[in-house]
Amino acid sequence: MKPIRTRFAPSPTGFLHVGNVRAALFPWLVARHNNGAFVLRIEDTDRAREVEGAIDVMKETLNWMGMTWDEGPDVGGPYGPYLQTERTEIYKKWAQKLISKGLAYADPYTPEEVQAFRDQAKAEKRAFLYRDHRPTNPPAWDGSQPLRFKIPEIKAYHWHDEIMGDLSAGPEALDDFIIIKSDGLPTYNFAHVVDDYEMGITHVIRGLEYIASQPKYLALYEALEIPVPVLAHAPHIMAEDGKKKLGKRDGAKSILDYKAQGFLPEAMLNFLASLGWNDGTEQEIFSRQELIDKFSLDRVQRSGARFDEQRLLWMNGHYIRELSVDELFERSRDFWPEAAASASDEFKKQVLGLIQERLKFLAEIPELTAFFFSDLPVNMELINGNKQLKKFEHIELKTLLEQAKEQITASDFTATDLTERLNQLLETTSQKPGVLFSLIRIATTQAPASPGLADTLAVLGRETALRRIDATLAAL
RNA sequence: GGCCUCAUCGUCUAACGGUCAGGACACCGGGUUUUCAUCCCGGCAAUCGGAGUUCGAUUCUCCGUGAGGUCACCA
Repeated sequence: MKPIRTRFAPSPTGFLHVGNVRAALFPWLVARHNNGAFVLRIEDTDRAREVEGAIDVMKETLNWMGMTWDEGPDVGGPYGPYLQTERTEIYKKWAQKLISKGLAYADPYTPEEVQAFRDQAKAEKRAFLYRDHRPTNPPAWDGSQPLRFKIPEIKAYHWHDEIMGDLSAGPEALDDFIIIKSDGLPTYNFAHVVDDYEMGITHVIRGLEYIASQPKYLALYEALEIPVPVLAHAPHIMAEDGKKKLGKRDGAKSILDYKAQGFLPEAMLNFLASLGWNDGTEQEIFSRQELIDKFSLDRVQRSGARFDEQRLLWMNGHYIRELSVDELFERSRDFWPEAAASASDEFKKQVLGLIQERLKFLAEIPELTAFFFSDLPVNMELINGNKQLKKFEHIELKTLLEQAKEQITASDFTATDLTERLNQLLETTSQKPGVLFSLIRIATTQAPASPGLADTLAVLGRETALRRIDATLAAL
């Protein structure tokens, strides 16, 4: 059996956003699921739109996601080159075949003339078809005019799509289209058909924006006498508000922005895969390997899915909680606040252990951990605004805090000893935890929220805890 | 506008023509010795509308409606 080969073929016009990466994910999963090859091909035939450095950013994105490619620029492979601008001879060869069969001709019109045809059709409320203006005696193609494919037979097409099912289109979908531009470079419409064949691509998996031109491609496959690969068109990811396709213009963020915010690639992978795909069970969390094992195109949704960042957040939190503290520490290296610069790795790991369960993305680390690394100014609002503590006079709170200080001073500062002493204090002061613990917690952290009291004190250490208690005492 | 496609809770989705239409996120309530969070329990919430086929339609057909895609010397 022929090995399965899929490809992701971006044009280097900018960063990769969520929709782009999802477009790469499905072919990648199909390749991995079938032990096939995943090819990265750069479609750089529009030199005007090319963005410097875009290829590197795309590679970085794919690498971060763990979506590795078997062939492509740099890594090479048996079907290179993988940059379309380096394949012009190949396109010329195939174009020549079309010319010799009488199925391609030089376009004698100027762009303005073609536009005039278009405007005229519009004014008459007709659909514009270039083939209505097909020149009877086109000049020989010298490479300076665009080369058009001449649709051999105007007919309806019926074909199968692995995701969308059986599709069809009427003859109106067929029109002569440019295959080689006047700058000598091929158009997408031509180049991808040639390249997919030359590169042995068995499954063309892409976004549904190409469905409308599929009949043209089908006609081209016939004219070129090459087999039609398996076709699969995936619906788009929609912007969070509205129902438009998610795109850069709608403010879609680069995947690397999510990386910078401390989203985990495994969460992003899981999230993107389950946006528009499920395995038919109630499973929500899929590891990379499970995704590879279970993915199939026939379970991909036919309608577009809204990008729901809440769900991404939830999933990312889930994956963060699954990490060991050591792993979490490794991944958190770039996210510490400045004040943590002098803290030891060991201390940071202890802190991470305490905040892990409330972390949704790594960029939250500074705000969640600030009080572990530096003394925050005493904020009486925390006490005065606390619904338990506001009922007390400051003098009462001061007495309570002094009693707490005694116990804390005497503790060996293990979490268990601290817990024991805190519980004793509950009895000796006959106070509710809501009062006593809130008071100590606020005094020692000066934060509106923090991890459990005993654990927090143990990590903070005696010196820091007492220093902060004294500061609050002085303010009461 | 022409052509193509899609349509289940707010969102992502499940459901051989026969289910009390299930799960997850979000939201609301309760519990786990303070707060935030985790975790557990509970709640709210959907088959776009109309015909037809059928003993029976979320599921099949048609018509509406809504939405998306596409009509480039862009991909």
